[in-house]
Amino acid sequence: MRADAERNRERVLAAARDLFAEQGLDASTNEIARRAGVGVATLFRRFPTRDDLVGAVFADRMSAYVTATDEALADPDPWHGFCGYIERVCRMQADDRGFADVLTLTFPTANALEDDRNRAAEALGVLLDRAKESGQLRQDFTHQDVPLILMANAGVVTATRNAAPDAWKRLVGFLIQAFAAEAAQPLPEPPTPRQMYRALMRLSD
Amino acid sequence: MRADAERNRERVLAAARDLFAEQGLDASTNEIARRAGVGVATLFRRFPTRDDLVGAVFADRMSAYVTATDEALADPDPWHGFCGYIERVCRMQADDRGFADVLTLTFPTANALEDDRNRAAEALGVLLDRAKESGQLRQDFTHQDVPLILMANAGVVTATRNAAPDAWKRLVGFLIQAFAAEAAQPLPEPPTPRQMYRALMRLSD
DNA sequence: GAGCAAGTGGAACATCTATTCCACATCGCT
DNA sequence: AGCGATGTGGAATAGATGTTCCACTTGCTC
Repeated sequence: MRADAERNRERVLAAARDLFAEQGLDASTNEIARRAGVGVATLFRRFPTRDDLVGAVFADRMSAYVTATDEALADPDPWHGFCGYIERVCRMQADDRGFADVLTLTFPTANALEDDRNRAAEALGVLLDRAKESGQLRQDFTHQDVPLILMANAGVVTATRNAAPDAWKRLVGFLIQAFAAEAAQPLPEPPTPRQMYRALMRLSD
Repeated sequence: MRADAERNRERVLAAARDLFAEQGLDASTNEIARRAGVGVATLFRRFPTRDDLVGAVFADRMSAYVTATDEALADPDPWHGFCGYIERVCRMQADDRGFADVLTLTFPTANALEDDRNRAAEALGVLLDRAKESGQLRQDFTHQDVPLILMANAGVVTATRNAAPDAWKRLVGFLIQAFAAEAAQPLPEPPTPRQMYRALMRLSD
């Protein structure tokens, strides 16, 4: 790849990163190209589809997301690790509107991100089991509750990011107290893994 | 108003109600007109701005929202009344995607709805005070937490309505357990009323 | 049943997208 | 320095959208 081409590629990525963070995943390609100081054609040759661009932009953030589970597992206190994980992931959504979209919407993201997502899911299982065994996380908490939290947090973050940027912390505060084993009362059934997968894909049934 | 005009007005309202419920507030006007079996001009003469249409469509649902606080107040058990209120309102969001938008977004709704919203806010204050006095609702629960719940629920409902239509019940289950006085641990500060107002208006600061 | 105000449909306009195309410019190897 | 592959910008296409316009139709009054 020619040096100038590589330079432009980076400029597009930087502009897309900024715009996705500000406006969410539906920032327009023309605007991204304009902000990057390149023509739209340049953008489209490097990233033939929107997914390619989204994938490239969020690749590092996605690996930070995966790393978050690892760091949570490194915490000697299972409950503290679990709470820290939830807070950290929700903060990532609050800090980047585009990333909030990526995390709650599988479909428009590049396949490259799928591997990361799956690895994170695996580590998460261990994190939850450990926190339950320690007796601090309620037994009926399931894997599917995590994307549920992310969807709820995304709703708050989307609505409040300008006017009340810390509002999400309050929601997360409430939720974490609800996840404590001592507070546990019977709950409605969680969605099935298949339902949650399809919800993330925005499919029916 | 001519009889046929009145008939068409009703048809537009019915079509808009259906489409808003299915697709949210951003259903297209052309599609609404098509579904109503009238020309777009007919729609625009009756409802010159989008707000007028939205206001007319959700007027009755909005009064049901106001009525919900009254019914909650009629419940002899303050805590049961409070929980019933939260569930009922979240269910209204789950049943009508457009209404979920209306409740968490002040701006695009007609001014006619503002009065209802304010009346509901007043009754809600009484409901919360009563539940706190009974010792069942945590003391640090504030007025602003209600729209926060609605925003979170809107996030879940939007993502899961097709694939896991009952997922919101699980979120609400968690939240209600967090609202119980006995579970109360210190929490981050709630947004201020002004912040929440501005968040609903999607303004900055 | 005649006349006209009121109402109508759909084409047209203005804007916004994502994406494609191509005449021209530039890079970097020789 | 020269030349071809590589890369470029921005105009153009194609498809949305909300909204306006206007020639035609209809309901209602007299």
